[in-house]
Amino acid sequence: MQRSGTLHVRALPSGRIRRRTGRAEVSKRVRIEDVAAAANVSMKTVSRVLNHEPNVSAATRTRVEAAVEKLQYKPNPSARVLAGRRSYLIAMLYDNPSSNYLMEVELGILDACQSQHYNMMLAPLVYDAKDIVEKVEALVVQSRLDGVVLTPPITDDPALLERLDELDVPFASVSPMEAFRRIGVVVDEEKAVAEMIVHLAGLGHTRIAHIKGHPAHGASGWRLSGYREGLERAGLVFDDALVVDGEFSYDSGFAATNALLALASPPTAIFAANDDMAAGAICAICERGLSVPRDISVCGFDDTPIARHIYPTLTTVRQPTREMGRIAGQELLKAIRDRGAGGIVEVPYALQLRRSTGPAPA
Amino acid sequence: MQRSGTLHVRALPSGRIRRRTGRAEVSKRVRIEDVAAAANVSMKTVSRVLNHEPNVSAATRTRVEAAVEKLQYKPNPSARVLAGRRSYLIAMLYDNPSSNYLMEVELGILDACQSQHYNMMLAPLVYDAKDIVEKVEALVVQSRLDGVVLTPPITDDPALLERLDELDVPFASVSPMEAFRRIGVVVDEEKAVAEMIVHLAGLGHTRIAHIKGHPAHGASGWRLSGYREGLERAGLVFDDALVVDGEFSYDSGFAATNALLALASPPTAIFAANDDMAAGAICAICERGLSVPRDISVCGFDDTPIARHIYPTLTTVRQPTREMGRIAGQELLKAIRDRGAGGIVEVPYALQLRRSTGPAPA
DNA sequence: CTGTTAGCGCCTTCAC
DNA sequence: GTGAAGGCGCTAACAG
Repeated sequence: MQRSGTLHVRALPSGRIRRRTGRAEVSKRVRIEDVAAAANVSMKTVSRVLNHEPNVSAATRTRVEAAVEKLQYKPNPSARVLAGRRSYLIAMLYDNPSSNYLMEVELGILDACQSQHYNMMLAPLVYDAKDIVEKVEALVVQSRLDGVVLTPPITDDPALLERLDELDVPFASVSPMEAFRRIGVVVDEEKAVAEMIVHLAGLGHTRIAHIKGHPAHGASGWRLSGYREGLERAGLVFDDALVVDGEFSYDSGFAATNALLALASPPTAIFAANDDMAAGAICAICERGLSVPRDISVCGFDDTPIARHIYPTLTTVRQPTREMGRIAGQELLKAIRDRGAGGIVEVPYALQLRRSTGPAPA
Repeated sequence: MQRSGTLHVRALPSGRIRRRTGRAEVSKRVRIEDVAAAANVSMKTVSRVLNHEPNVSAATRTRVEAAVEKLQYKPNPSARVLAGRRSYLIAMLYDNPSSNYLMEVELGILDACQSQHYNMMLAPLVYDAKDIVEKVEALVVQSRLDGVVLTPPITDDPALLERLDELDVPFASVSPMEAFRRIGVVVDEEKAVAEMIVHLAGLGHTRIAHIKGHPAHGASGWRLSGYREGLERAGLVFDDALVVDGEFSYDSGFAATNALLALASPPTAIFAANDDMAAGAICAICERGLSVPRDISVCGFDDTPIARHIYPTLTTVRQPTREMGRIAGQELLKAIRDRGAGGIVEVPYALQLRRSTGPAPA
């Protein structure tokens, strides 16, 4: 932590002094002024670089960035907020307080925030609540949010989006439904699922069941469509009896599978709309003394850690959750700086073929 | 080095509010100066009243309070932080970026912050890094942290703790080792494990193996001690061959179990030092065509979500992770307010008996 | 493309 | 007991 040029030794408010090898050193905090001196530019130029503003040549930009890195400089958030007109604060809105999915998205957003020295806060919401629009408005106003990231299913509430527009608060959505796509990230889940179904058909399965996701989530729809499309592409007929309700929870997957196994002619493969339900399915199958994948193949969606940790390891679809959070954050930050900037980014999925799927029984 | 995120709602004073009509209405912000004018005193006197400082006569005090009330004045937190000596910001230091454990602790700390108008940021660290002390110092200085919460294994680095003391930065630890207990929360893990082992012995098991945790974590030591103590209490002999290395990961549990199963006389029960390793153990056992718990019982520690989602569901020890985060936060905030306050709080554990353990085979 | 000059709203020091 | 001046560290608005 040093700078070329004059060394300002200033008393810290708290007067922090540390001793080492008998010598007293003052650990001073680095200010924008120090970075400016180190990079041989004005404070304002440093500020511009920090805020990703235009009108800085590439050369000076890299020079400033180097100085920032070298000095480990971090802007003082209070000073920024006080001097500027922004709060440098965004929030992630969600309604499921503890899933791995959210954690990954959160880390991705944080990642995006880091480079621009933005802060993020978590805003748990109950999606069912009828006053959700008021809740969000209060949050936005009181916390002076510069923008928000929406996660499913909060992405698809028309009234909320409208209010956000009225408040002139930019928002980015993670996996919004088609009708609500403005700024955010999406994955072609339908295509992914279709591919998975075709893969199962290729293994000889002809009776492939589907456990649907929570009806309020757009993803449930896409995954169902992908299932139908996959069947069609594989030349299999769609059978109503093989499609059962679920709600993305382990328990619902367990129950749905029991229903499926009670059928006169049960399926030889099950595609659950997410990994948690697939785990529940595997449990239900095992409890009946059947074996996965010898008797029944099971696959899920999301590639959560559980997919690698259950027995047998789960065939599933990976979506790059953290990356998605990062992109949502980036696009949001763009839009905050410049209303009109930011857009929809599509990221790739990847089939993870593991041990829970295999050839259809003879 | 670290991504930072403020994860708490700050109540900023109300300012510009945009109307839906499209008309922008600016409600001018009340400043301390306005209050001073209204009460016919100086700004400083208002400040004194606001901060409950001495040297204000009762008369002026009530006069100022009246003005504050009348004008609905709310101090600007940014200005306050900028000018003052406290930042109202703490950080949670950790080195494992995505486990459920951390998420829970995080939520608990946030809970504690909420009530005291404190903010929290996340600071991922690489524990192996030799410059961890410098990294933390830079973080503390640059982010003006009022205090930090340490999570394992960062709780047990003597050099770091010493530097934190030198910097006069209070810290609270979650599950620190005995030698480093000053402020924080702990669980009697040793006792919990001993109880679990006695339970297994009660099911008829005599050859009970243990997969150790990561050597850098204090928890590994406690769990090993608990294992020994449990054996002793149950009247079983300790057998070196039944204790194998692990490092808290699924893969290490898998590998360790394969080693155990290759033994001339393999165990009939395995106590893994955490749930991830227990899941790996179950996988290894199943892959050999053996059954849990019929052939071998398995139990873990932590009660992560995976414990309820694998087949068979896992017997494990629950520690109240979120509550622990909350307490660590509370104790830290006490210490920030008053050096010398705050202490070690012990919280209870609970055995979760599920399907992965059963009677020893005949 | 880059720099200069004023504050942002509050707290601190040090006078009175 | 009270007050005046001077920052805290940064960005907005305007210069060049």
